[in-house]
Order: sequence, then structure tokens, then C-alpha cells
Amino acid sequence: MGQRSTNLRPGLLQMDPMDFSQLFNSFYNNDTNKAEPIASLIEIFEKEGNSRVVAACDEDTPTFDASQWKAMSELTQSTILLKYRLTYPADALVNWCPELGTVLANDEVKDGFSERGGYPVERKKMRQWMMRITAYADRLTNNLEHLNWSESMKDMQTNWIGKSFGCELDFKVKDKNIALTCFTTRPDTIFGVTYMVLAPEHELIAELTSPEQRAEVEAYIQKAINRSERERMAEVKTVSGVFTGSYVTNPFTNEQVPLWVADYVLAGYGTGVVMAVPSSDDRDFRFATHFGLPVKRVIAGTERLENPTEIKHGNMINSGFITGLDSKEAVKATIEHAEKNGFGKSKVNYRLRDAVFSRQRYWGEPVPVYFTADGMPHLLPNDELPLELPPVDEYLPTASGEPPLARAKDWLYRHKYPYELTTMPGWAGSSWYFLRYMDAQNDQALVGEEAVKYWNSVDLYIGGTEHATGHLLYSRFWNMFLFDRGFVFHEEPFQKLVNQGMIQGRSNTVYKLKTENTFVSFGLIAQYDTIELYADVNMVYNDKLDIEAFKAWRSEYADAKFILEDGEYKCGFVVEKMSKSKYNTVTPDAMIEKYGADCLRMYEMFLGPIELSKPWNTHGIDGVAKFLRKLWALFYDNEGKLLMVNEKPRAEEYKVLHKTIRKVEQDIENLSFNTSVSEFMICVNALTQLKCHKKAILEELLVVLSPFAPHIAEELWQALGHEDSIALAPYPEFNAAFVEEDEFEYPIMINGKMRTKITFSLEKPSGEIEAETLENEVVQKWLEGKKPKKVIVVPRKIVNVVV
RNA sequence: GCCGAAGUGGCGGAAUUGGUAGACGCGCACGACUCAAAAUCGUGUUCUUUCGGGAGUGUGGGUUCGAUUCCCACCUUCGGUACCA
Repeated sequence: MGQRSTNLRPGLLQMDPMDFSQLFNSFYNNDTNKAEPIASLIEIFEKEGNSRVVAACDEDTPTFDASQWKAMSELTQSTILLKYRLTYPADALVNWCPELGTVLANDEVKDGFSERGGYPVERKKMRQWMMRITAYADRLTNNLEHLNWSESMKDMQTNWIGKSFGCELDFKVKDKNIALTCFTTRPDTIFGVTYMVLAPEHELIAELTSPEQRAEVEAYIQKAINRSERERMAEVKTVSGVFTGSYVTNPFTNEQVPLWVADYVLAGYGTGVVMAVPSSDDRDFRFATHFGLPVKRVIAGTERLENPTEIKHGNMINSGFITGLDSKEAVKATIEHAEKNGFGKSKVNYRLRDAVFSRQRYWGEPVPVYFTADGMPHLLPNDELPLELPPVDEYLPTASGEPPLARAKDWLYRHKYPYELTTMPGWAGSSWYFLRYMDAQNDQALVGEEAVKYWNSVDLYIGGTEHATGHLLYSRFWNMFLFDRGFVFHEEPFQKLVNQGMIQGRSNTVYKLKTENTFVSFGLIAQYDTIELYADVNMVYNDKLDIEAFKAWRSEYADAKFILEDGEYKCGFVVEKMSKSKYNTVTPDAMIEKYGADCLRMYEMFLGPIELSKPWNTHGIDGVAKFLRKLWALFYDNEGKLLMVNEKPRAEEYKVLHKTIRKVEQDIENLSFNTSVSEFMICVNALTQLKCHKKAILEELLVVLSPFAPHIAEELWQALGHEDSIALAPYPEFNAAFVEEDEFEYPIMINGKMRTKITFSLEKPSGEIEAETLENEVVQKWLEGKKPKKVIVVPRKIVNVVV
């Protein structure tokens, strides 16, 4: 889905910056619950300021009235508008690799080292364009209800957006004029707070650290800040943290509790400050136990538990004025109390964060923005779009670490103003490409009104779950925005979604010493300190690395050294999704060359249910090839002579055909293609057995088969004498009369185990079936003269005798 | 860790609403055809067995006349975890 080689299709591309401009020129009005032009927001500001505006904006947006707005400098006004725009620049933490001079994706970083080359990576703040997707958090969640998507996919998106109700509470810092605001969903446990924790990234740490603790705190932050969020979340068992030397006051009890810094608190969620209640939160409990901090039980039933977090809800104890209330009532009561006393307010929090839109790469759509001397971003006028990627001498970052576009010579708007140097991410294009497909030649708009109204939204989207929290969320956001602004007419882009499984690959890994350009063979890695890197599977045979090919692969490996075992370098392996970034891709070209496209197509369908993931493996493809040959043999003999005859089919032959028609029809409805392929095999085997070469049968079979093996079906169709394409032939109608049975072979079970089978007419009443079953020789033997306790007869299914 | 999914023969998998576990295919074994091989065709193929049977759908429990299917707990693998898209 990546739209990478962007400058190849300028017609397609130029629409994208227009989207960007629209987002820049819009804000989200929470009153009308949709995106509106920023111009109308400015009008309101001029008339009455922003005190009555309910809109999505930055947390630190000041309140002002009309006269204050008018008195502001243009720069100040622009700065305030940026706090409302749906795309805006902000500082975001990125993975910076000084050695490579580039920013890396999280999955390009392993244990703090770059996947490529194995160089150290640090986390660094950089100016990035953001998309205010959080404005849409509620609609993105609520709309899911009406979509025909799997519940698991809806769950994933709902959890990712992560709406939670709670409150913010202010804790005053002792002897300092600072209050720390924390977000909590459990204000009911406020009387159980025994310490407070800051994220290592928190801005006020330096100010809040006592001189005695400074060295320790600084050392801790240095270490913690370079760990990835994922690592910090994953390693809950390794507790770490450090005391700041400061104390804060619990506003409910006026009790002083120590203030700590710990990396289990993430800066990106809530306020980066957590009130710790070891008696009801697992992480807090582990932390408190580890550092010997007190644990105060506040929920009835936890008093005698060694681990009080086993019970998280109940009646409050030891909790001042909320003692005796249950958790739910206590939440309400504490929020009311906090609001009345001015140290807190109820708050809805989302886990979802605004999306980083900038990439420090060359191959992406340029952001249509230039900067004036005051640092303020300005949009390029529409008639000057598209902004094209400038030529550069190398597609690499500059020596000083600026993005590749900084290499462009004299690349300035009106020869004067510098352009934005980051480019757009893959999801900028993947969010709306289906709209463009509706009207690909339109050079006036992203997509014309007539085209959107004709094609509507996507009826059926087949995509993997790996897109759950990325592409499929961005795309919905983008489409919803276009809907709000009247460019499209469906709020949701994908009505029905089916998750196909992923074809996995078998990746090969090599092990580089952390400190040297030396690679250790797989069997010896326990003796060294290594990082795991990929080797391309195409230079590995039976997990043995072709060392020369590996050295030639990348310049940084050219003079690598190798520590071998038994004279060879053995690689590790891992089964995971097939992906360019994992260097485990294989092309199906050779398979198509050998077996043909129909065979490969059917084999892929035959592999298993569409929603299952599995490693790519071509062992079974011969079976499908044989099937196609058998099919061919129904039409032609060994000498290539047509066998087809015009005789009237027998009942048996119709039965075989119509069973297949019925099964495949059902299967297509359920996207169960693997069982259709089986059914075709059964059908062809049966027709071969019957020596059936009758046109009436073969013709209909071909039509049913044609979506599965289009080329061969078309060719045989022509062989039967048709001039028109098989694609135009009407689909055969299933006729139940051909497959009806008048008897059924009942499995006879004794105590739930199948012991024999008896055939009964379908008309026979259950009573007679029961009587005849009990007379049966095999049943008699198992009864051993005893009387059965119970006999269950399920028509057309089974007979079970309970002894 | 958290969120989501999946575990059935040597392998990919099948099994309408809870009703014959292993369809179909790969592989393997044996046989036919052949001077021989390939191709093709045929037979067999869950394990175990004292040949009566017994066990069996990741593990341990539960509900039921009957569980791959429903419930509870756990294990393993895969996807996502915010710059792969």
C-alpha cells in the first residue's frame, strides 16, 4: 500500500498536498462535531474571542476576548491558530542514529542499536508535522458499531483509541510554588496514595530534584530516556526508579508523600505524572515492594491479602469521607470534592496520540509549506501546487543531520523563504488512494463529486490485522475529514472488512558483536555480547551464510570479520511476516514460470482459510497441478483429440455437478476458497471415474471454475465452441432436485462412540429407527443383554444409545 | 507487559446449528505400466494393540446422551504496540 516513488506520477501526487492544505486550513468544532474552515474560527475570535469556543486544541491554549485578539501581533495570532489547526508542527521524540545521521522507525531499532549497521540510537526531540487525529477520537470509536468489521478488529481500534473517564488532580510540591497534575481513572483510591511518580521525560524534573539526589536522578534519566517505550512497557518485571528528594501533598489528606522518577510512567500518556496506589495497581505494588514504600489498603477484602491488588473494586475502607462507599460512588464523590475545592476536575482521557506526519526521508511528497523569518509556517497557494521534490546529489541526510531535502541547492520559495524539509509518510497516500482510483484522470480535484457518488465507499476491504491501528485508523480519520468538509459523502471509507492472514517468511539472522564489526555464528552466541541483525534469505542456504555475498551486500559489512563454528557461519532463523524490511521475501515468478498463474492462484487459495497466517511453502503445489491436468483430460485425450460429446447426462453426473455448484456458491459467499478447491478436485475425480465427457456437464463446471482458474477455463471454453468470453457466461443455477437423497446412513453410537452404521429411509419415523437400531446385531453385542438407559435419534444426523 | 488472533496425522488443512474427527491435497510405502526412469494409474497411510479393543483435535478442569465446536484456568506461536504500512 506504500506510495513511495512519488514523483513518477505527478498527476496522482499533486492532490495530496491539497489535502494537507485543507487540513491546515481547518479546525475541529466540538459543538457541531465536525471539521470547519479555520477562517470561520478567526471570525469568532474577532467577534468574541475564544472563551465560548469548544474545539480541539492544544492543552496550553490561552483564553482571550475579542479586543485581546485584535491587540495581538500577527505572529501571536498565527501561533494561537496553530494550536487549533488539524495539522501543526510540534516537537516529537524520534529515534536518532548519529552514526547513520538519520531517524529510525522503532522496528529499525533493536535493543538501542540500529538494525542496519548496529550503531547506537538515542531518543531526540525534533520538530515534526502532526495530524490532530485525537479530535476524531470519539467518532472513530463510535462509528465502529455500524461497520461490518470483525469484533476483534473493532476491539483493537477501540482499545488503541483508549477512551477513559477519570479526573485530573493537582498535588502541591512541598516548599516549591509548583503543582503537579496527574490523571487518574481511580480517584476513589486517593487515600491509598503513598508516593508519586514522574516520567523521566518530565520537564520539571530538574527543578524538583534536591541537590543531594541530583547526581543519581540525572544518571537515571540518561539511561531511561534512551529506552524505547516498548521496552519500558514490556519489562515490567525489572523495577527501576529513583527518589527526587521532593515531597508532594495529597490534596485530600494533606499528607506528604515522596516524589519519584520511574520509567514505568510514560510521558506520552496522561500528564506524565502518576499518583501511586500500591494497594490497587500492579505496577505500583511491584514498585513499592521493591523500594520498601508503604502500602495502604483502601478496599474492603484486601486487608489480609499478601497482594492486595488481587481485589481492585469494592467498598472503600480507611478512606476518610468516602469510607463505606463502593468504588463507583467513591469515584463520583472524589471528583465532586476535588472540583468544589479547586484542585481537580473530571477529565476524559485518550490513549490515542496525535499522529506524527513528518518523515526525514527523500522519497515522500514534499510538505507544501515555507517559513517566514519569524519561523511561522505558511501554505503554498493552491495554484503553485504541486511542490515537486527537488533534485539532490544524494538521497541521504546532510552531515549535520538535516533531512535529505536540505541538500537541494537554492531550494527556496520565491528565492527567499526556506521550505519545510521533511516529507510526508506512506500513510499520507495510503489513506485516500481508493478515492483517487475512482477518478484517476481528474486534474481539478482529488476526486470528482460525480465519481464519488457513483462508486460510493469501498464495499469489501480485504486487509491484514497488521493495519488495525495504523493505516485503517488513519484512513478512517482522513476520510472523515474529507466528509466533514464536503469532498466525499460517506463518513466511513470501508463498509465491510475481512482480515486475510499473512504469508509469513522464514527470516535469517546474524549476530554482530556490540562493539566490533565481527559476526558470531549462531551456535556460539551465548559466549558473546551480540545484537541480532537480519541477513537476506537469498544469501543463506540451509541456514548457512554465504559470507562473500553478505560482505558484498552492504558497504558497512565489506570488512566484517566472522567467528565460525565447524568452518561455517550458521544463521539463526525466525518465522514472521514476509516483509522487505525483514529481508525474507521470495517472489512467485519461478512458480508461475513452472506451473502457470492459474495453478499458483488456486494453490494460494488451497493453502487454508483466508484469515489464517502461515509460512510460504510450495510443497503441495503439485496436487493443484495434477488437478488441472485431470481437468484437461476430461476435455482432451493424450493425442490432443477433443473428447467432448453431446449426450444427455445421467442422474449421477448431474448429482456430481450440482453438489459442486452448491458448495462453491456457499464457499464464495463465506470467502472459503480452500474448500472450493477441494470440491473441484472431488468433482473432477468423480467425473473422471464416470468417464463423463458430456458438454452439458463440462460447460457448467467450467463457468463455476472460471473465477478460480480463469485462463484454463477460458481456453477450454473456447474449445467447447464458444466465441464469447467465459466471463460473460451466466452462472449455473443450482437445482436441488439433482442432489436429493431418500435415505441416510446413520452412524450408530453407543455411549457417544460410533460402533456401526445403518441405512434408514428418510421417511422412517424416529420410533421405528430406534426399534430397528436396538435389534441390530452390533448394538445387541454392546448392550450385553442390558436395557438401554436412553436412545437419542436425531433425524438426518445420528442415533446414540446410552447404556 | 498490554491489545488481537491461532493451536487438529509426518505436513497444508476439512468437519452446516454441539452429532461419524482427519474430507481434499502433499509426503511416504507397496503394486501396475516400462529395458529403465519420468509421467500416469491402483491400494494403503492418526497413534497404539494381546486384533476384542484402547487412546486421540496445545495442557488441565467443567457442562452434555454426545465437545475440534460451549464455559473456566493455563501454555505456545503469530500480528500490533505509534517513523514498515
